[in-house]
Amino acid sequence: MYTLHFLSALAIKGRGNSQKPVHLREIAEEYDIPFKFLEQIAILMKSVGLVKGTRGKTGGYQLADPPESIDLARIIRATEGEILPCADIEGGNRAVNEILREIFQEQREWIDKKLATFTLAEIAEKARQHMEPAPMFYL
Amino acid sequence: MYTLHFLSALAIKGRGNSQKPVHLREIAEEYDIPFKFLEQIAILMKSVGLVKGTRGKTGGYQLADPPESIDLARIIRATEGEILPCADIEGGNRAVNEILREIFQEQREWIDKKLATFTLAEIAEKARQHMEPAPMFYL
DNA sequence: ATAGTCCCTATCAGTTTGATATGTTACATT
DNA sequence: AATGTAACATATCAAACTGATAGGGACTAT
Repeated sequence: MYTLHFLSALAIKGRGNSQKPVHLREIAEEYDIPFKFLEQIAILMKSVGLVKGTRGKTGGYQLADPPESIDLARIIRATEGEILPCADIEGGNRAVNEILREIFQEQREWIDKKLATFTLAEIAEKARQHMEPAPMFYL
Repeated sequence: MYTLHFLSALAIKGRGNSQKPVHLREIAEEYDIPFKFLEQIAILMKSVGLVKGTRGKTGGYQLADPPESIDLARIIRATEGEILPCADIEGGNRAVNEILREIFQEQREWIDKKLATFTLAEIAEKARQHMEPAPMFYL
């Protein structure tokens, strides 16, 4: 799943008031992802409304919304659909089917809430701290 | 994923002090699962130690442990491996990789704990209530 | 006009998953 | 001991998904 890396890259690079779109080639190089592959991911992310693209020479991609408002649950839902396998089955025992559906639905909602507590902004923030190590002479 | 249905069937049928193995043919019929397919699932479940089989005329399958001790987390781990996709990527940005690994690890542990609160015994209990509707003249 | 970017579609190889088929091994009953 | 019945094992297949590659079209700042 390169999706998260792509979105993280946009969140990290698109900080502050810059607002300038980021080139895919730039990300592809820094993240060592095949360019043409990354393009697919970008298009997919655009189709689900998580990013927006600008064409032309000064074009590129940027997040469609502020990174604080994009959480893990939303991303994962957009890319993988549901998180737990749906335990629903054609045929199967009716009663068991219903019970499992109930249980899994409840679990999914729980997981969703938990995943929603993490946003792209936090990921970007942590990654920045990681990349720019604190000065040695902090004092 | 028929696995859960299979295990639920064993939990429902193997109640009380019976201890008798359940025939796969019986489950296949009641749950409308292709018999030979169900056999594969049973063998797989045996290989991960969740059920045990008895051969011969009076043979069949039964849970390897009491249903109260078999929880959803254990089952899902045995059948699907990890729940969330591992966000780790060959290449990719080092910092982002590490951050994502941390976050996903934490989330996985959380989900695991949540899933571990549900056992086969509870599923079986609920399914039984569902199958044997309460008498109309309860009063 | 042109270079550089996003955008679209098709294709391919590997993996997984639902599903089928053919057999071999062990046990209980007769 | 022979037989039937069940678990056990292995191979194979088709559809779906995923990582990956390729060829071209559309748009925009310069």
